[in-house]
Amino acid sequence: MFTIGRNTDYASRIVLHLACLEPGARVTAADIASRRLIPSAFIRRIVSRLSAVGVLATVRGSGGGIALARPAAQITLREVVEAFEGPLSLNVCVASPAVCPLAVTCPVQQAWVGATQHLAAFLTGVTFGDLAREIRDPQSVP
Amino acid sequence: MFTIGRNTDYASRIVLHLACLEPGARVTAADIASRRLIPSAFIRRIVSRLSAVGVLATVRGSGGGIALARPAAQITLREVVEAFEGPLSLNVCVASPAVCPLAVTCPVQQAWVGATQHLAAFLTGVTFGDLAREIRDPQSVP
DNA sequence: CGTAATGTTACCAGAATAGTAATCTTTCTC
DNA sequence: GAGAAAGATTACTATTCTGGTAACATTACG
Repeated sequence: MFTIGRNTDYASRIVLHLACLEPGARVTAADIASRRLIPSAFIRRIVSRLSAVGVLATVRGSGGGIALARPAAQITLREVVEAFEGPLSLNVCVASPAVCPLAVTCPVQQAWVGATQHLAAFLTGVTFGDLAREIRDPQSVP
Repeated sequence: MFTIGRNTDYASRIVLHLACLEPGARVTAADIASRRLIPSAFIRRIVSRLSAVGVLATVRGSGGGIALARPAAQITLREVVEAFEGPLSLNVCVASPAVCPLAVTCPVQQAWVGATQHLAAFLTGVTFGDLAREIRDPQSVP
């Protein structure tokens, strides 16, 4: 079973949480941590990374907090995943074909490239605008 | 970057190698190991697992070796992957929703289920018959 | 029986993962 | 300006996973 890491999972919860609030709403990381069951000492790094990548906008200091850097509809699940997992690549030979001496003419490598592209396309098609809408209006996605 | 493990990669090389031979051909694991650059002390476990799963048929003893248990066209890449990675599940909450207390109504979980299904469908559509044909006749797949 | 082959198990070193903790920096409020 | 609130950064740890090695057991042919 090869899966995304906990970081990525937590990150998507954070973005989803913000996507469900009023546009531009700002809350503290600690608040999200408690509501979304994320270890509070952990969320720091996650938020920091998401802001470095341009998904979140943070404000330091008293009264500060975090908000989406863009409308939720413009944030894709793929972006969040790649912020923590790196560029999508289902096999090492996809990201760096040089590591496999057989790769040049290897049809399995081609298959992995195709699978990676399919997955990437799917994740690009999922925005947090969509996901937030599902919560507000569950029957919209049968 | 979340990728398949080396086991899975090696396994696909083994199956591909056999798929390129005459149907029913039997060769030794050590032979494949040397030709396909797989650590020879490693290939035992891989072959063993592939035969337990019904992809390979092995014959012990002197003069023995390994062969495909079925025609290559009936062996999918998904089968080989799942033999080593377990059931496809891009997030833990896909395989076991119980681990996430939020999962019941979590739209991100739904997204992961969808992504997993897409990937599974793609990998099911890739057979080693196809892959072997690409080697013999490279221009068949532009 | 000896040899050639797979099957199985145990083991190990290094890396990754999940999580904790401490400290630094910024900025608001009083 | 002091203090507190908040994010930023870094270091650390314990556990698990991974890739790989090695040894031994089992099977079967001749």
